[in-house]
Amino acid sequence: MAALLEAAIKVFAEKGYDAVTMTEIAARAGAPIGSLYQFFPNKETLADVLLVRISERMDEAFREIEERSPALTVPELVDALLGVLEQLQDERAAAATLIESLQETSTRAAELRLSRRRRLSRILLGLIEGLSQARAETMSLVVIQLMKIAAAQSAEPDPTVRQGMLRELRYLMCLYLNEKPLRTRSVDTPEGSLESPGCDEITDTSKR
Amino acid sequence: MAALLEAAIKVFAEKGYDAVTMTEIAARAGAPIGSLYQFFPNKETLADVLLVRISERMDEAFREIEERSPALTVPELVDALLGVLEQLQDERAAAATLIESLQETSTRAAELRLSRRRRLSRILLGLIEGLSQARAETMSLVVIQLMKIAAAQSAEPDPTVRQGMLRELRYLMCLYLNEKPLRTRSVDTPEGSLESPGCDEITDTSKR
Amino acid sequence: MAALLEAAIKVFAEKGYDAVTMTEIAARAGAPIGSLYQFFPNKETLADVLLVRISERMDEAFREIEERSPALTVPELVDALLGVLEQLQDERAAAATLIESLQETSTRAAELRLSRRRRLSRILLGLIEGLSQARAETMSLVVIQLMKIAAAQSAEPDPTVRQGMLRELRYLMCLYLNEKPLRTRSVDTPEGSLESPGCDEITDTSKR
Amino acid sequence: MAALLEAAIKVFAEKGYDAVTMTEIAARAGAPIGSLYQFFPNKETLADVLLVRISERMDEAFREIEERSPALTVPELVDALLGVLEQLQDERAAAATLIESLQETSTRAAELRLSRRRRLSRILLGLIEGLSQARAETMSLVVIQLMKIAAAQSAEPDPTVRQGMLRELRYLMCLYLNEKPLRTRSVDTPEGSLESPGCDEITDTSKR
DNA sequence: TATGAATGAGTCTTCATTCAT
DNA sequence: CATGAATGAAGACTCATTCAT
Repeated sequence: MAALLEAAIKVFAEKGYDAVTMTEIAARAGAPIGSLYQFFPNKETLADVLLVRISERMDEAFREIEERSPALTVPELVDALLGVLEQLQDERAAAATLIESLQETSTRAAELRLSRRRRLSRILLGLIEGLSQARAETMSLVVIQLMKIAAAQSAEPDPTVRQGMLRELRYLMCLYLNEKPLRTRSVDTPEGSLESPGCDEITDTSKR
Repeated sequence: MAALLEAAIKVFAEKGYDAVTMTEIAARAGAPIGSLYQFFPNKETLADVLLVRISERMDEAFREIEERSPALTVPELVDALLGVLEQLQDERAAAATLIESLQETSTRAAELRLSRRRRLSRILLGLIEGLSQARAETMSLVVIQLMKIAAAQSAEPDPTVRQGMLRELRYLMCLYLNEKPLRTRSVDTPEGSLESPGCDEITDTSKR
Repeated sequence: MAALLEAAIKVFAEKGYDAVTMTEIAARAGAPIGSLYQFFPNKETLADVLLVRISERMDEAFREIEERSPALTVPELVDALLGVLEQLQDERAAAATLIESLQETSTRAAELRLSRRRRLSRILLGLIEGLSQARAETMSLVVIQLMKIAAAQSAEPDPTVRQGMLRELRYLMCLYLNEKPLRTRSVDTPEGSLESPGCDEITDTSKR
Repeated sequence: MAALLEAAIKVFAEKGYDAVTMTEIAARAGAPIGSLYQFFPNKETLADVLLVRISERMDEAFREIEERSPALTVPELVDALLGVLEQLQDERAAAATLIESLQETSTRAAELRLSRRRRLSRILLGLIEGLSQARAETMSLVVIQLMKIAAAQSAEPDPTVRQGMLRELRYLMCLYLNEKPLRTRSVDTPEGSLESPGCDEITDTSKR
């Protein structure tokens, strides 16, 4: 069954929910269709179970970051977050189509999505002094979206563009999560070249 | 035919490319299936024509902003950009699935996508002193992604969350596009409430 | 309307009854579909009218041969018959598909087919002494079939094969229509090479 | 699957390739449409597989005749050949439409068609002394066409005409394949009735 | 319980035919 | 009467799902 889920993630990530047949998923896992239907009564259920599974992995990844977060600088945190979706490329791509194609997702998946957001909120609250609970939650949503944008760059064929985007998004996230980053920055990059600045140059003083 | 295109945009925006049947599109437009095929030889062509049509609208919107851009402050520019996709809600949603599901889009659609990006690059080059061409292009891609995130919020059922996200994204874009915004900001919002700051408060000095 | 019929013959000959659309026929004739339906209420009727038209042409060709037949030698007659379908290539090909695809043809077409056969019977009765009416009719059917085989060779891509087949069929028809052809032949081609013999060598003595 | 193929042969023979629906073939075999597509991915493939299957049967029949051929007199050979297509009535009719409607047939089908022709060539070479290879091949093509004409007579509703045609074609083939048949004939049928002569009367001296 | 062949509802697409202009 | 856009029934084909073995 683990093999079935892994196969499903891969195939959904490659082709999208509708373009994938149940037969193909089973074949990819080296299992007969009958077995697939033994575990998942229909395609929609499979998708939902998959979504839960993926959400669990992501939640776990966020949990680990949350654990390490007290010791992380902003750029380290940003890198950790970007690393999550880089690690879970297929999962992210699969989740994207599934959410797109499933009208309603299970409660469990929604819970996990909320959990992820809460973890990020807590991390942000710990990171930024004086942040209100409400704003932290909103910021979490934004950060998650920025992570998705970054992850989606893996589809970009031109490596120069891809690298540029990733650096830029890293910078943007640092900027977003930093208190007074520009003050720091104006000091660190006074020449004003405005060339895709690295996070570290901007924020290495904001150690926590 | 206009009715067919509008119907197609709506239905694709609602359900996604694969989940929509040609019959449904025709029905939505109040037309028989034959009429749909009179104008578009197949589903893929319909999708591509639609994509071009949508791209043209967006390019036009960007063109207007580009025209007005020399007179705009950063927050005004941000509002203008966010307004584009708010105006073209369905179009944006439809374009999203279509790009996702069409393996290859027509040259025309690619050209328009590039045109849009170029316009935004020019706007940014005019806005930010000393910006290199390359960085402007990367920033354009990021800004476009941020616009998409904002537009996607229309799916958010909770109006409080939706409003919060929009304000936050507006803030993020201002932050991103502003020279020295934080210096200003540290002055304007010293109380450290850190409650979703408005763009204007941050940037009213950056008049151009 | 003549243009429509001619176009129909050509297109049916090229692609076959089912593969041809009414629109295509009209287009080929440079006429609007409406006009096509003005003359022929539906595709089947068109086919039937076409079949009648083709039959009339063939009957006319047979009539001419019948007229000249008293002065013809067997090989001359054979050449005349083979020339008919060579002349009416498209007509023959069209008629073939139409007969194949129409379950029932009109009385008129049947009449003309019968007329053709009767003409050929009369020719044979005049050619072969002592031939009974019944046998002449059977032979006519066979000759017509042989003519069709020869005509169908126009589809043969290899020119060597095509030429060889035509010569052979010409020989076979001569053989079939000749009284004592082999006696003659054994005289004319005593060397027994048995290489595709020409009709004339065999039969030039059977002048009538 | 055998049932599907048999049903397909029957239905194609009756109505022709284009006029037959896949649903109809399945129904005729008492199978659901899905089963038909389980074995044959599309209509064209079905047609081609059918053509190969039919060609194999015919080739087998020719092989048997080739085997027996050294012991056969000309009329016996003619009867054997005519018997083949009489046996494979539906097959022949189906093959006719299929070849007509399929633009390109598989290599296998072409090979079998060639094999059949080669067998017949070998038979003729053994039958007729001094026959060149090239002429034998041309004659084979003609004989095959004559066989088809005979087989097509099964569509003739009038039994008198049908019988007459068959006898006549049998005579024609004997005439064609016989050395000196006419000499014999002029002896055997001096009464000049010229009533559809039997083969045997003509050729009983040509024992091999 | 495991398997994968069998099933048929549902999709895209075509094209003969109609009829408003 | 002439036109050709509009119509929708019908056909090829797919694939989620079932169930006999």
